[in-house]
Amino acid sequence: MPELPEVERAARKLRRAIRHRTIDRVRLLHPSLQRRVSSRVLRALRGARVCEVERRGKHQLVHLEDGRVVHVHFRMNGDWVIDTLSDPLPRFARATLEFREGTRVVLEDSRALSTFDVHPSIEWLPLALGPEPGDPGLTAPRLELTLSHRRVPIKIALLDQRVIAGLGNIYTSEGLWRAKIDPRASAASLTRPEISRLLTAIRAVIARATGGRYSRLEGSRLDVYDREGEPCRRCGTIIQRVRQSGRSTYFCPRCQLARPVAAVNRAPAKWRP
DNA sequence: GGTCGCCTGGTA
DNA sequence: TACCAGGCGACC
Repeated sequence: MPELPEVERAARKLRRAIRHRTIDRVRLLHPSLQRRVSSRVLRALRGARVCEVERRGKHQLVHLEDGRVVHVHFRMNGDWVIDTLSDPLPRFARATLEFREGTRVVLEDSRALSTFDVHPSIEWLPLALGPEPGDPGLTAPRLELTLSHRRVPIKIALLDQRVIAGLGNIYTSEGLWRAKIDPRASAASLTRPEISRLLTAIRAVIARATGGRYSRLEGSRLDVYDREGEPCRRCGTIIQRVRQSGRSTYFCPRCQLARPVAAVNRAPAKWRP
């Protein structure tokens, strides 16, 4: 469940469960996770106390009092299940963190694409994230500057966590629909008014998100994502799906007005302004 | 810049 | 049985 609102909700759940608690044991249950952390490093977590749980973009950081950091990224499907040692493990349990007080935190992830790492200190993980949608420092002029040298389609630029941290495939489609911008337009081609609209739209989309797991129920709250073949909620035109960098983008071909396409799909420019 | 691989499950 | 999937890093 991997975009910003979902990760924020998960991080809060984790924080409530483990802040100021002492780790008793951490187990990695899937080979892809076991490959990432040695059993020695894992064992050394025993007795460490959690001082804070922090979210940065879609990353979750568990800060330990001695400075070590447990870094978790859910990728496509991860979520936390908070239970106790006596509960049966969830079907897709990939890791467990057991605490002295009896609480157990389970990393549940059917696709097993989540990552789990332990770092000696926060300096060890340069995450290279841009501002988050809610960051007051993220203004239209600043976003314009960031996008001005990017020739990729705007949809692809928005997925780049260095541009805006926390956006994923669903909310980029939603934001572009709301701002009436063609997802195929070159990022650098967007005008200032378009960028202003886009920023407002992204903030609205994020604010509306519940942080709940993607489902039919959640899907019914979305305006374009996964609505190929259905009528646009603004103009009734049939929503289209295109592939961009191997991922589905949904948009309304009428109200997301066609704009000059990204440079990669266009004849080479003859001059540079 | 785009595509592939990681993994496994749900759905048409 | 095929295809699709909310991410991202490695690779061409």
